[in-house]
Amino acid sequence: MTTTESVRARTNPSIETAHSVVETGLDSDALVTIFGECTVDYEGRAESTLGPGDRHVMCKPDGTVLVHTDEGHQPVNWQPPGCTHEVSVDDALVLRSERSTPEEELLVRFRDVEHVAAFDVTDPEELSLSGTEEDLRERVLDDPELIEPGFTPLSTERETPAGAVDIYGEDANGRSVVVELKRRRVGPDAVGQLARYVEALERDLHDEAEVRGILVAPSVTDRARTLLAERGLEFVSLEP
Amino acid sequence: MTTTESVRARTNPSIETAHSVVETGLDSDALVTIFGECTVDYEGRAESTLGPGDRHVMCKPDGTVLVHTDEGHQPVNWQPPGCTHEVSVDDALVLRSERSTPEEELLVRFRDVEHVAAFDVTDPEELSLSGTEEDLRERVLDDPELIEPGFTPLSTERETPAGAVDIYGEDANGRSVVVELKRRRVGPDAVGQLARYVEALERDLHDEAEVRGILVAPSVTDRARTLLAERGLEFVSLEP
DNA sequence: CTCTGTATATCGTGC
DNA sequence: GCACGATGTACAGAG
Repeated sequence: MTTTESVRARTNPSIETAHSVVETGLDSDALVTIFGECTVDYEGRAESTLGPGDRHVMCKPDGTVLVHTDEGHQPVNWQPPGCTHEVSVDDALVLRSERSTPEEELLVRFRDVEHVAAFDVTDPEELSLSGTEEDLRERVLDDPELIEPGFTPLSTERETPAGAVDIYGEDANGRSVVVELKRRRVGPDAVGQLARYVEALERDLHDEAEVRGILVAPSVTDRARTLLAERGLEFVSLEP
Repeated sequence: MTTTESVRARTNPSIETAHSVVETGLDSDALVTIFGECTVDYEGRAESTLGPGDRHVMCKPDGTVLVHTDEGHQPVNWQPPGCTHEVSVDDALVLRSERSTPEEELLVRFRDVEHVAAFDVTDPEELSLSGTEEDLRERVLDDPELIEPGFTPLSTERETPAGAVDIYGEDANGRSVVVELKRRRVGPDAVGQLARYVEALERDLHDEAEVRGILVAPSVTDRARTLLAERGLEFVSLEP
């Protein structure tokens, strides 16, 4: 195995060998993984400590660090993209990752490294995702009758003092309509959002007629339905 | 290397060898990683496809799958805990992960496996985290004067028709107070949340005097400050 | 299961 | 940089 290979890996390496693989990997913008017994300390937006245990640590060339245990989607500790890594050896293999704004530091100490690897990554592809809120918006703009007969979209992302409205338009009677789209079942927060937009737009337009607010989502919770009714807002069921 | 080792790894394995390591690993509740050129297809709450490229795939014994590229904190594709994995070979190494409620499927096809590993994980430790909203609440309960002189907490998680209030109490004049805590700078959503609680509690109490609503956070955005003023709500600055 | 709210949320976009 | 909203958000707690 040479450094020109796209993968450099060692099982049960010495701390020094592990250090070499990690350092070389970080320098060459490889994706580096370390598995072994470690402790983890974090200080920044919050603070945390994690006692000794086996974890899988991934360092990405963009400065991301992820510490994974055997459970859960979420890493037990991490550092976001843009951090600077630093690896050193004392009685353990030490990985330190820092950033500023906000000031944050992650410190991983490996007593024992069971596996280390550096991967050269070539990934030219972008994820193609559908079924998002934007897809839902395009569908409504293609066929405004999905909202109600006579509905006419006038603009998307219309700016109000309360933020940008998903779809702004008019109904069959020429009344202003604010449409808020959600790709999944919504709770009270979405009602609050729609209410803010309607309120802001009524002020903005100095309109005599009230502005209608329509929440478009697959479904709503009971509490959200009550809030909609209280505020005179409407609901249209639409799957993404 | 034998199966009693805590790590089983192969660099540039054949598809068949990779299949063996992955299958054995999944069967023995190991944490399994695969690195190589693959495509990824997802169908469930949304749909996605990802063309060929080098990615790092992790399968956890709890049924989690994570597909990572060389960038970002977030996996490009994933499957949450509780999924069932299935690995097979045709012209590629195929990993399929499924779950129900909601019905979701992830399919990863490796044309070429550059590295595969199975790790036995022993992790007895729990993360100790501080600086959360709960810590902030305990600090306020220990020293209610942090809110204002004369404030007396009466209960936490008090239930209202709009949900549970962080801290419910009385001010020096015996007026009811709703406190909403946030560990970081807040925007309009938090104001809406507090407003809902205040409104619900006023109804609940049939109180003649208005209920005060106090947002406690390190800081607020301009828009949130405006909304607070419009609704007659208050703000107290407090770091977590 | 659903509902609700928190998160070291992350991420993208616009200003 | 900050602000704001979407996310296949994940996750925990309560009902």
